[in-house]
Amino acid sequence: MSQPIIIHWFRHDQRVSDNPALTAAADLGRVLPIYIHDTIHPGMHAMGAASRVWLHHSLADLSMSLGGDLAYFMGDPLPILLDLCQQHQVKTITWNRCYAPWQVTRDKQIKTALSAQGITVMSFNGSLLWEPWEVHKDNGDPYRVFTPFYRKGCLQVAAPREPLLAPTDCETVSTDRGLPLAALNLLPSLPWGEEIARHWDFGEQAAQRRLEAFIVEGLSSYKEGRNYPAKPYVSRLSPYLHMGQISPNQVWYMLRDEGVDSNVDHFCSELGWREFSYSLLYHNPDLPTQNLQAKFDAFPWQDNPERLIAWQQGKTGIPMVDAGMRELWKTGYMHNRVRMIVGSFLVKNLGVDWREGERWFWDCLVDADIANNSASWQWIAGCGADAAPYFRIFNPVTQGEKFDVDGAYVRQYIPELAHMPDKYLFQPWAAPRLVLQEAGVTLGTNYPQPIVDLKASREAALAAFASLKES
DNA sequence: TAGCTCGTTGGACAA
DNA sequence: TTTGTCCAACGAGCT
Repeated sequence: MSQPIIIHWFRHDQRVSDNPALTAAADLGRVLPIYIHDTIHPGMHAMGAASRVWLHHSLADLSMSLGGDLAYFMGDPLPILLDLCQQHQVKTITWNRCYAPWQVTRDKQIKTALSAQGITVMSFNGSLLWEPWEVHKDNGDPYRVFTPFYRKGCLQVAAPREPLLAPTDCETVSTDRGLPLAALNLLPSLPWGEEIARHWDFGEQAAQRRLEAFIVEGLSSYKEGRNYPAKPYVSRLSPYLHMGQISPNQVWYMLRDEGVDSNVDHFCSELGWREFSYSLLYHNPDLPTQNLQAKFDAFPWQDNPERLIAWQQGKTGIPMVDAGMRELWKTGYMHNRVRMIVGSFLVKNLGVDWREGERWFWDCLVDADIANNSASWQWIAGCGADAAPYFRIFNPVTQGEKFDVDGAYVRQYIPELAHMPDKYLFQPWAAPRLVLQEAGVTLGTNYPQPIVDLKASREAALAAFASLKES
């Protein structure tokens, strides 16, 4: 008698190696690999446009590594799963857990409904180093400060699971009930999607190559170098981690094999921040929409669509901010320090609600991740856990002078400022007329005047934050 | 249990 | 030019 068919439902685990649920499926029988584009449950956090581009290419790659047997579906997962189980006499489904609140609710319902039909679901941890419910204070409460969360809650409790090799004896089968990949309609009609795709290599092998390249060119300078957006000292692994082309466990152990020094420790603590975000989300399902600190509900945000649009389009007239926003639009990615600079600018200098920034990032980032994105926006706005103090307002001029010393980053994304001398590159409005003329810059014509005065808006923000304290 | 120290990412200003 | 101090307040963890 032939082996039973086990469905493995790929979600944020789009890889063959270190995939606990896929390995379990392969151990039990022949594997029917599927992907379901859920169009019913995500609500306002339906995947953004850049993530969909990433997903499309990632699925195409995954399908190849499964011998073309990956089957695509679209719609409501439960009836799709029930139909497949009936069609192929399937009694077991495996998946790796997802942690967005809507996914947690959905998966629970699906598990219950399938179990009522005599179908067993086996779920695994394939995307976090520590399960969010396993990390807590001695009294059982969740941590709200990163350092004790990571040092005591994570590091002192258990080492992360060691990564698994790809299953050697994984026999896959196909179904004729799936859709072609193109039918999922993930790619935008705009050429923008192709532009984004040009900046990345997709798939599991590409993720491994990215990690290896980072180890060679970035790791030994990571701790300091990670602050310089024009330098190759950051890993750029975030989109691969998000969609699961690589697991944090694989990254963790690959880096530690290099020998633990302060650079490796620092990078691992960044993985720790990812875990912290997931812990916050797990314990606060409203994190993407509600201020973690309720006193911020009274904050006097400005409703100013023109300013928001200028920020989104990289036309604020503040070079460091515009460079970041244009990097995002062009590549689907933004260097982490620049994310903090543009975030601080939107929230504190423009006075716009952090949720507007969260939404824009959600749509434009190839690594858009519900936990990281909402936790980080709350952090920069000051309303989150372990948040930046209200008086910590990034000055985009100073930040540029410190971290884009030779101006390479700004000049890359704002070619109209390419000939500005370093002295005025980060504040062209302060340049003498002759300097602007020689650089070919006419403010208000080929580069905007600043939409806000940095000093005055900083003081207004401090006053607004102080008003919270009194109320 | 009380008291103490510390906390991812900064800026402005005075000396 | 560089360095020290202040800008809050509070949770976590240590002694």
